[in-house]
Amino acid sequence: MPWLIKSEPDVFSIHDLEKVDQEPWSGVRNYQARNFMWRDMKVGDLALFYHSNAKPPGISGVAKVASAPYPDPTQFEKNGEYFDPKATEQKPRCYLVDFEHIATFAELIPLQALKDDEILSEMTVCQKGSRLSITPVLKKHFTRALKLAGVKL
DNA sequence: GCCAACGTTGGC
DNA sequence: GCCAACGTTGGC
Repeated sequence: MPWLIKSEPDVFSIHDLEKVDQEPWSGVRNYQARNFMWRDMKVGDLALFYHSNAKPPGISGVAKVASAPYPDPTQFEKNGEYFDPKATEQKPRCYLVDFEHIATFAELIPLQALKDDEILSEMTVCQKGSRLSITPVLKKHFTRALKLAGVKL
């Protein structure tokens, strides 16, 4: 199943992903998003990489799920931002997967272009008030986005 | 910087 | 288990 993952480019952009081998997708606090990583993501799944809180926001590239889910180490870091006192090594509360870089679009597809597109405007990320940082994407939307970006995988 | 939308927390 | 208060996200 294809996905859409959001990241603030000031924090971690598609270019940052390009520079690293694999990136653990840590720090996701929303339960629904965690469950997607824990239950539903499979190694090899592709994801649209979305830049949020950017000027302009939009899809900047493609990433791939590069690991099976494993406990998010940041939940055990006592003084870390994502420390969860209720999590134990035996019973972690948060799982994550690694992502690897697949493609960087020559030009970002701005959110406005997604909204203007008959097909892509159905995507969750286009809905008003959509805050979920990981969402499933229909195959037809994924394909359409690649086409708009002029990317062939 | 504003604010609408949404998720989470905690008192009851 | 309800719901008001609060915090966060994220587009504009």
